[in-house]
Amino acid sequence: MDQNSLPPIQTTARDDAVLKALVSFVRAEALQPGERLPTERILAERLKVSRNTVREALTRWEGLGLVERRQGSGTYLKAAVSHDMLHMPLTLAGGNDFTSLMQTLEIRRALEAEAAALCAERASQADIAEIARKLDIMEQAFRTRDGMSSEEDWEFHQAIYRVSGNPLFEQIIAAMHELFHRFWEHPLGVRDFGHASFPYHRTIYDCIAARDPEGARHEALKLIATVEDDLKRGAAKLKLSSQK
Amino acid sequence: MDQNSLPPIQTTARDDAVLKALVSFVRAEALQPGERLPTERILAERLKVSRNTVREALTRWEGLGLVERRQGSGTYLKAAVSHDMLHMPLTLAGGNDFTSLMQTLEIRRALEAEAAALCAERASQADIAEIARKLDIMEQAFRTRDGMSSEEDWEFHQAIYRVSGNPLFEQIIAAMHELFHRFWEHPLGVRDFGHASFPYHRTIYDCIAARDPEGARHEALKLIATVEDDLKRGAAKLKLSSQK
DNA sequence: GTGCAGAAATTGGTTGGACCATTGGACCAC
DNA sequence: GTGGTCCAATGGTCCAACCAATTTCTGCAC
Repeated sequence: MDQNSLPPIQTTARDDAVLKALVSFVRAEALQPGERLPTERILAERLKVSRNTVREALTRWEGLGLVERRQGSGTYLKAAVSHDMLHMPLTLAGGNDFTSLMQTLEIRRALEAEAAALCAERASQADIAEIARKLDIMEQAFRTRDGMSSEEDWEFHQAIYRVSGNPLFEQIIAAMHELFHRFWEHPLGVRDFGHASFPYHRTIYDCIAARDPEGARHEALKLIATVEDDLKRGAAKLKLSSQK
Repeated sequence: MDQNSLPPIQTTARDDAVLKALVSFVRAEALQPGERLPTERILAERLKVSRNTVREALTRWEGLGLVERRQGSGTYLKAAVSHDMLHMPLTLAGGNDFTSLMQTLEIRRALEAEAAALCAERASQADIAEIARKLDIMEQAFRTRDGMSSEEDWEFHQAIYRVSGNPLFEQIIAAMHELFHRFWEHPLGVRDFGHASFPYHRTIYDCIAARDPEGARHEALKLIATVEDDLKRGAAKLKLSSQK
């Protein structure tokens, strides 16, 4: 007997019902990310529930990053929603030291390599053109400012994740990216951080354009290796300066 | 001019403040997962905020799986909490179940291989002995029941993640694992699911014991490949049966 | 004393109404 | 145009009450 086939019944699930209704609404109105959805008061009235219940439901969506609420302005859709969404909330116990940063890089190394390989396998001509565009923008920003630009660099990588066809890559790496940057603001250490990684962006692209998964994988590994080296150099410098 | 140096200020963040206070409380009381935390009413009174605000905060935590609320009983801690937590809500939208499962496997393939390699690099003699113990238990369970045992199998893998020295592996893969099992309850399809993966557990262990990172990586990839094959077979079977 | 049914207290879930803080547009003086 | 001021809309917070599920207590039968 499989007791899992008898899920507990839900006598009250008002807020879940609200979210289901909201999904239907978004579908019916074909709302795109960025667009505003109805007022809390209107939703409460239309759905015949209290505004508080509507708020609890929206709070859940906000926590999942599906929606953004701006006081005085409204509630805005942040991502596509559907009935068969699977939520997999993952909370990581962060850390702000050198070890934690290295750990995020270990994860990123594994995922970045796989994403690059999958991307090389699955990229269409249009995809390749899009990645090339992002690469050009990044390289130009690098030349004009003579240094890595976090923004354009990140755009380039995101394009690769997207083409990999698996949204999880972008989501997980984005979290690692954020964790990494959260302790990065202060200029602790190496001035030309990321400089060494620059050439590998193009080599990765070349492999993708040539539909060479293994090549892309190896170039991605090299790129992450340069970042790890930078981090180690920064840590060594920091230790040195704190000793004196 | 770097506009990133002017982040938007945050004037009101009541519920965030509530959660911060709650983290401190859990730390101070050394609450373990499973224990009950104070009533909503008590929290509201102590923190000098409305019960509504407390509820919004708890709703957030509930959505992240940090807490479980039982009407009439209380609110219970479900996981460890800390100040520097990073929330990573992963949402797998769109596609059917098969697609989603394959996507989780792509992530797991990348991480599993890296974890196995790192494990082979860093394992101490005691670590290797511990993994061997888990392997024995698993193999025995396999023989007595003539089939893969999810529980013991998972224990074995977790031991590897732990020895890798990076807790992120276990956390992320655990999320994938849970999602995978959520759709697995009903016996839809292949009866000897996971059977093919059995021998690779020992080959992975052998590589780890021999301190052979690249070997461990390749054996781990082979293991995931068998799971992917099983999944594809199951999907094909399902499609076939739904056609008739 | 033991066991059990029913009452009572506890606790999360919901409601409705009120007010505050922020936003964004309309309007106006300069 | 620019810069203010006002105002309506909207999310954020609060309060007080009641509902629904659960737990605990009480008292009676045995």
